[in-house]
Amino acid sequence: MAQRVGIREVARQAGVSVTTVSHALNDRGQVSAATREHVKRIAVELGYAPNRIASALRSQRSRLIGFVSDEIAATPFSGRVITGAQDAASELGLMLMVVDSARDSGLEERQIDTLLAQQVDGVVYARMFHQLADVPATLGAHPTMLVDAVDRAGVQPSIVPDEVQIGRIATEHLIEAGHRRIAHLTLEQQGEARDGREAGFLATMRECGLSGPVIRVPGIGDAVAGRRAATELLRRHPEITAVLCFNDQVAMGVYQVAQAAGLRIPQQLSVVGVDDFWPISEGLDPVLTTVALPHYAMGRLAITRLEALISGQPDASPREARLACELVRRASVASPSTP
Amino acid sequence: MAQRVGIREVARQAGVSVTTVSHALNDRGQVSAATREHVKRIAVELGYAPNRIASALRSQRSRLIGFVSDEIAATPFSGRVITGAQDAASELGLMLMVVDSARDSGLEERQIDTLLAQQVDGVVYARMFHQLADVPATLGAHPTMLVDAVDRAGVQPSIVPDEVQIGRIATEHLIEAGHRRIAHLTLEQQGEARDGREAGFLATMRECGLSGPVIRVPGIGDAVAGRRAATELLRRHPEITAVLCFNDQVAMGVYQVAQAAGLRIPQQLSVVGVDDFWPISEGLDPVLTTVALPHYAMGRLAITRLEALISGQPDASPREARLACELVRRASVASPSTP
DNA sequence: ATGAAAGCGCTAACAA
DNA sequence: TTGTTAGCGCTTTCAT
Repeated sequence: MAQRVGIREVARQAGVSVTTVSHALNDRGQVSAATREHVKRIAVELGYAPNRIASALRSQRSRLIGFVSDEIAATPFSGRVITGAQDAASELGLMLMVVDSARDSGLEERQIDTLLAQQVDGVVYARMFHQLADVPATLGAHPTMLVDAVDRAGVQPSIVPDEVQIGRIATEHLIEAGHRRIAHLTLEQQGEARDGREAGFLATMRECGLSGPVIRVPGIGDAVAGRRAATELLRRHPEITAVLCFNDQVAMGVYQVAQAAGLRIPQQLSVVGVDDFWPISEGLDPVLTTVALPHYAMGRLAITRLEALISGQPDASPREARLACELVRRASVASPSTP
Repeated sequence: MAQRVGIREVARQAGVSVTTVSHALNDRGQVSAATREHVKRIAVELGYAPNRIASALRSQRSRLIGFVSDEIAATPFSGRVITGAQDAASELGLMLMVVDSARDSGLEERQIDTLLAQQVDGVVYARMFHQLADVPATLGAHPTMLVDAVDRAGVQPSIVPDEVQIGRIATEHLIEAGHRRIAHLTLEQQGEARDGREAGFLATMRECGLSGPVIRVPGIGDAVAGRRAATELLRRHPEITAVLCFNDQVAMGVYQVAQAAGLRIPQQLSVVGVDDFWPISEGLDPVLTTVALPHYAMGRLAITRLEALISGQPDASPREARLACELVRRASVASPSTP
């Protein structure tokens, strides 16, 4: 079922030509204020909504943006990126076409081709975990914006969280609370997120004249890793009073081991996570202090910058934009008990 | 940047008319096999991809489906619905336009209007939590399919999980493991999910000649509710050996209270969740036995049925389809220890 | 300030 | 079997 009323009908009812209707409605051309208002009123009365497909075909501007993701769903973290992108898009009169490749790069190429066949004006290329990415060649000269990924070739603009700053603010928070013996629980597997957070931790500790162990465990950043790291920590560094975890899931593992060992959080062990993945950060008891990733902001900025790129405006952000993250103070950090 | 090569170019290179190219590529009309192959080869060589916007305008069929959600992101549960829809769509040569209203029904109406202006062929109207829904009037006569919601007016077709069956299989599993004193931990706030799961629990217990308490707590189904329910359970029904939780987050709360009380799972208390929300179900220790919701299947079926509806084929499913759910056996259920 | 007319790239009657 | 032609609903020169 297509649109009922078209531009011709509006023109007829308003007693003007379709040209005038088009100009009036798009605030273009030379139309007297009176005519403009009149046309707009008629259009509203008739419930006229322009057929976007027709206008896209004619104007060679679909106002469609492709959103290419490797995992929208499998991981719950990404949703806010899409929400941010969607909000910005709707403010700019754009529509998102979201596509999820489930990590299959062959499928991803086909999806991008489909998107291009739909005449999208540009593409957001989003990854779930901060990484160096190879942008598919088929994206070629189309306006593109990477999110949570940096173009290995150094060509396409990108938006990522400031991982080093994450490590810094978390560590600073622990130090300000009075901790001196702090450990960082993280992954063996290197990556932008791991490397940055660890660098932020180490730099901040050093600048405060402190040092603390970094426990690296194999596997992905889940509760299992957290349990493994916490177990090792308790065995090798029982003097530690606070831990900065790679993410909230690792923190969940720490809670489990701490509780089993009779260690009370935060009285005997302060814990900070990263992600602010609420089913966990707000589900843990006590609720978890953590650094929130700027998912929503990244989504918004991606669309804003992409639109600028498409319409040839200058880009206000640096090509590789790093977004600052915020500490969410909850109940898992306290001053260390005096020994 | 639009498509480089158009149908005219293919026609020229193949030495035929655009009509023949169109027919050959779409396997329509009367074209000799030889010509068809020849045209297809040329098209591939030139990397031709039809401009979907032009073909949509002409054929009055955009092959676009609107996906209207109240929360893609805020809750992580929904992603698999979209993935399922996307997979089915791609198999049928359709594209999804996903939109998230963040529970703002005014915004939702505007989003639907935008979708209709984009000439979507149909709309999937998905809710995050199984509910009775009022379908926006603006959807009117457009092909529509509800997901995780049933049309209050009884008009539009829908797809929901079989909540009663969820309660049944979970309870049966506990009974088969040897439990007799089983409680159901759920919400005060009524709703399709709560009511159905509870009904399934009660019916199954009754049919086995058993009865068990239902603990209802205020608030939403999160870990806080789980802690509250578990605390109450321990106080009022210490004889219970197994609990069926409203969802995985409630189960997380039960784990916390059990561990604090020195109750071992599953040796002293068996726990079953609902959702199979993996950061929790696989993050808990021991890993949680739970009933997986058919998110992916619902997404797929929504698109399949919608396409049938759009193209006027008969619908194989009942108007209000209920999808069966599966028990995921992990480590939180054991036989009750003999007293 | 307004309107006539020419397409955007494709599909589908209708002709040949 | 293949080609000619007329649009789909809108935007955009270019006249008036």
